[in-house]
Amino acid sequence: MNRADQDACRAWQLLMKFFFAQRGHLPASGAEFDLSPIQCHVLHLIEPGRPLPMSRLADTLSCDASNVTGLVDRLESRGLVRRRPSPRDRRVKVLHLTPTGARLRARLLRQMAGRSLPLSRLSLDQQRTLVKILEALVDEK
Amino acid sequence: MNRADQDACRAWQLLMKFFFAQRGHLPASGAEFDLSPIQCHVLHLIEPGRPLPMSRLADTLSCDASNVTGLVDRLESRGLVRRRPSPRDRRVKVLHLTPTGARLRARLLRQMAGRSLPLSRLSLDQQRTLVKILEALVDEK
DNA sequence: AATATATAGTTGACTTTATCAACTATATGC
DNA sequence: GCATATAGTTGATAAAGTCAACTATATATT
Repeated sequence: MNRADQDACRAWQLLMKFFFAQRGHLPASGAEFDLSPIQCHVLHLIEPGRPLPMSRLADTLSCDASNVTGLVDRLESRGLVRRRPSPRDRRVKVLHLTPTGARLRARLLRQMAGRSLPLSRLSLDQQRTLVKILEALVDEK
Repeated sequence: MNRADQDACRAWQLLMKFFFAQRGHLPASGAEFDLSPIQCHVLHLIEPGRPLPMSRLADTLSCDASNVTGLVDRLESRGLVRRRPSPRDRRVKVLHLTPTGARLRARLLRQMAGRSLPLSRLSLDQQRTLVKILEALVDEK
């Protein structure tokens, strides 16, 4: 294994660790919101006023479409999210937050950004560098 | 929400995105090894010659001990891992890799390093910075 | 236009992941 | 010795995840 591979390996291992460590912090907020880590993430991905097709969600989560059906079922039954048929393509259903969902999402974000988050260990500089690197990685625009 | 919170939020969102994107690459290898993402991670955490108490595993994964029982059951039934009573404390069971498990782990690491292509988008400098920042995040060392 | 093919989402059967409460066995503190 | 804490298992249960089969729309080809 060459040097670059080692870095890649290491980064992956650290990400996994981060993910699970982060998960450990969620229950503290989760007790309040009663959301699983994945539900948090889904809520996070649906930005207010920016409806998200279910297929895109499956894509982002790298999971089967039928799994998304279940995830959305549970969120919808709690009144956080709603499905709407797309006017452009009637096969597509887009997800949008209900007012309750948007409120919960906002509270959730505040919590996550708050001191329960290990991210606060980083300096502002580091946080910005991290964001830049991750943006390059995820190839967002 | 202030500026620092926004950065933290953004970083978190990107980390989660990256994590799931990365996870999407696993099944490709998983098809070969038939390991779930979590099983991969557990195998990753048990370093050869460095037996791991089950309680520490539960700790690292931030999950209930009974969950670890199941995870280890499945890995053990496939001959990748074995439980051994600790000589110091007879309540404790330490996990160690079987030769098969060690071999699989090595192949897995090679695969993951090869497949985590997005990392190759980064310069070597950026890769190292990322590793450093992630280390600070998970508070290793 | 008619037919073929591809895509979005759901359903049903099934496995894995995860939690909680209750239990066994061992350690540790007084 | 007795109380209390800790490590791990078991059983019940729910959520997360996959796959194959299905419905309904879209799009592409002839």
